Amino acid sequence: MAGWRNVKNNHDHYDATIRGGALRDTPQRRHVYDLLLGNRDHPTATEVFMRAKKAMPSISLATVYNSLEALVACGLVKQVHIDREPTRFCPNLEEHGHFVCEKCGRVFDIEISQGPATRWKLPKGFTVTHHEISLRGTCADCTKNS
Amino acid sequence: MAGWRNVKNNHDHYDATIRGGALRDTPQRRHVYDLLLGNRDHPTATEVFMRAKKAMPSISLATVYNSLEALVACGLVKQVHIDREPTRFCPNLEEHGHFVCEKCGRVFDIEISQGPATRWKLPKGFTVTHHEISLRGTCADCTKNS
DNA sequence: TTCTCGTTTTAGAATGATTCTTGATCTTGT
DNA sequence: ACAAGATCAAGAATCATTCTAAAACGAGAA
Repeated sequence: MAGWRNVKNNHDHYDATIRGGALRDTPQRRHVYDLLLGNRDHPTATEVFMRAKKAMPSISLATVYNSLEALVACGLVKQVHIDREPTRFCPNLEEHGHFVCEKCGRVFDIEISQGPATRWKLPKGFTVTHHEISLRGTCADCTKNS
Repeated sequence: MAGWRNVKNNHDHYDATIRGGALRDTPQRRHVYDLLLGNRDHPTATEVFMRAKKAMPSISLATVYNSLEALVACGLVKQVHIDREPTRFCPNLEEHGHFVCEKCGRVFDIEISQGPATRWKLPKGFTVTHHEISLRGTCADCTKNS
């Protein structure tokens, strides 16, 4: 996948960042982070929980929420919001948008072609700190099979 | 505000559209629609409910939800999603994005400068049916007063 | 007009994601 | 090892939204 540092570097980044945020490196957090890196399909907290239990049966949903919150707080993971659906989590730190296929429900990362400055006509005096772009439609696979 | 047909025309549009969707023109629906047209500050369902009760004290929250759903279904009103905050409602049918001021909480309509085709680098075979763009930052007033 | 039937309204219960609370359990620094 | 603080787990609480069931309503037929 384009724009991705490799897994080893992601783990180094984890070590540095988790401590920079004054957070402990706990097994639960690392497990949650590894799951996100290992399957970059934008899971919800509940989906992360179900996957996490396979290798760590005692983990609780609350801990998954706490771990995800910690990872988001120190910038290792981003939240993805699509309408008011459950929040999804994405370890891709490059600037990008998201595309949801209305047929299969999969979420894809989408490259954004230009910088924020030229993209919108903001009134004078407005400053942007974050943006979120979400598209809906039909993915290539579902277009082909319909 | 730029890009707005006048209120009279919006009401004509209401008459035509509500029937085109095989929906009845009920006092509750018209009242909800009038509120949205009269104060275009992107209220949530609960905010619409509080305003609606002033002129129609017997209206229920469920009816406000139903009315908003009907207006959205026939295309008179659009939903606005900002993160996972409560859904907001917007009668501006022009293509536009939204800007939330993190200081004062107000939501502003934002012009989008280019057509969808050139804006994103979609993989081949992907087709977009809807998009939603939301920005966060500081508005002009709050930048000035800080 | 009156009847009829499908639509709408209403109040309250139910749902579901997320957050909060509380006590138990680890970690780190001394 | 000990104290202080962070984290974990289980369940309760919150809040937007949807669902349910029954009463009220409206447009068209008789």
